[in-house]
Amino acid sequence: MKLGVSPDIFPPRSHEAKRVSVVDAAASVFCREGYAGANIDLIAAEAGVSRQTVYNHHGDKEKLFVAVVRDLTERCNAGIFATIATFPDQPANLEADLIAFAVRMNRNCICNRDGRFLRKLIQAEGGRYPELFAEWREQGPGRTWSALAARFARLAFAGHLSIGDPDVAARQFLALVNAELQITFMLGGAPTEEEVLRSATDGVHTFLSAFAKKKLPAGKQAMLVHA
Amino acid sequence: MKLGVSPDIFPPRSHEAKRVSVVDAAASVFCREGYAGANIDLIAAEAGVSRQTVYNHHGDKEKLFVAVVRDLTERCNAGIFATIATFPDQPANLEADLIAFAVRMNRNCICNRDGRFLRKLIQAEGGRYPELFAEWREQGPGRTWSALAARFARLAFAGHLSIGDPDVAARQFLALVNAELQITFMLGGAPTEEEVLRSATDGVHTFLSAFAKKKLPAGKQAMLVHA
DNA sequence: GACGAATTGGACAAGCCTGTCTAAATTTGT
DNA sequence: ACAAATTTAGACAGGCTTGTCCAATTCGTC
Repeated sequence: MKLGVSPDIFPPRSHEAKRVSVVDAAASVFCREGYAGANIDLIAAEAGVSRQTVYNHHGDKEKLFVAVVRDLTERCNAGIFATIATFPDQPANLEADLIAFAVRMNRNCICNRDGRFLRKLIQAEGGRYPELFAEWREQGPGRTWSALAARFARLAFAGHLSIGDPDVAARQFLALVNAELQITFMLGGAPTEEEVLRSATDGVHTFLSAFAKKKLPAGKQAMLVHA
Repeated sequence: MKLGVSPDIFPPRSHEAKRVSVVDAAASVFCREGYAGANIDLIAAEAGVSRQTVYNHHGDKEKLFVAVVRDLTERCNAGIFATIATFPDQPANLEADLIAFAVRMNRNCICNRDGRFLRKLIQAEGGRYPELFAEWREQGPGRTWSALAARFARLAFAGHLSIGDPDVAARQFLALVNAELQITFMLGGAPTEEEVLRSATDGVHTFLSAFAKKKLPAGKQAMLVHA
């Protein structure tokens, strides 16, 4: 029994592993307490590391904050694009496939630790670090929406949907799928798996009511674009 | 020329007017800097009041914060219910009336100063003051959604819409109408009047595509509830 | 105009936090 | 096993902030 009964047990870790521990703990503390309220001692304790190690790795509080944001941005974008890659381009059951996709999107990108943390940091400190979050803004939502819009456009082209503006449809899809999670998001909590499924189901249902290809009596469904 | 050329000019104000000035300035500073980063001296300066006056009126920083949240909650709820009262129960032009309602909702409740401030405070400090924001949660979104759902139910009953679950429809209406303002909200900014109108137009259009009463060839439109 | 209440500006102590420094202990690489 | 690099714990100065106190001034009201 080498280690005492300290509240958290930290097995020995490598140099790099400690760096990660510090960034993770910092993300948590920055989110919980805000930038100004975040305390380096607390971050160090939560990372299971001495305060000096935090300074050795990251220089000062602001550099640490930047490292945290870059880290979260990178991981979130990776998750988002990995998930968009699973978009149902050739749906067997359009509704079921879109619901499953929406659930994946929520679970892997929006409701997971990184997503919630990044959102909160942007909301809380976005005004003070415009240049830092400009990067996120361009690479994150901008590209996400474009990518998603392209997928919806393809679905429409293949005759599965009737869409006017794919960009609008993509944004509305995300909005609908999260419509019932707003309060949970607002308070920074993580919705249960069941809430996610419910919101996705309701959202996709409404989305398809609005954008499903109108079933025409005979063939001829090409020129159907609502003004 | 009594007053010097100080950057802001504060005409003499009454006791109560100063109290309001302090709460307003505090709301602004708490939102900009976060609770921990908010500085009483800065609040006093921004209110055009001495620091001692802040303490005289509100006791300490935490009590001031509570006063700010209560103030914002009250004003926001009042605005929301006043706006819901303008819901188009007997629409002349359903789409135009719903768009106008959505724009009012945004302008008077969601995008105005109070709405943006309250949202940011909830997001930033909600985790630390659960009991304080529980009040908001019950009186705000809970009642808003119920009230809005009731209005939509009435529209459906009157034959203007085909709605499965009015609560879901109400949440989805709000989500759709704000779908294109997400990024602006995230960064705490206020969207332009044009952006609000655009988002409302697109959102209502999709909402009606999903929920508009299906036009049936003959009369008989009573038993139309989708499973 | 005069009196009491409110306000002001400044000084002040106490506490907290950041960031630095050091010497000892530990880990890593060879 | 040995040397270099890293980590640790603690002390420490400097700065900032909260909240209090007080004397002088201004304001509201009669």
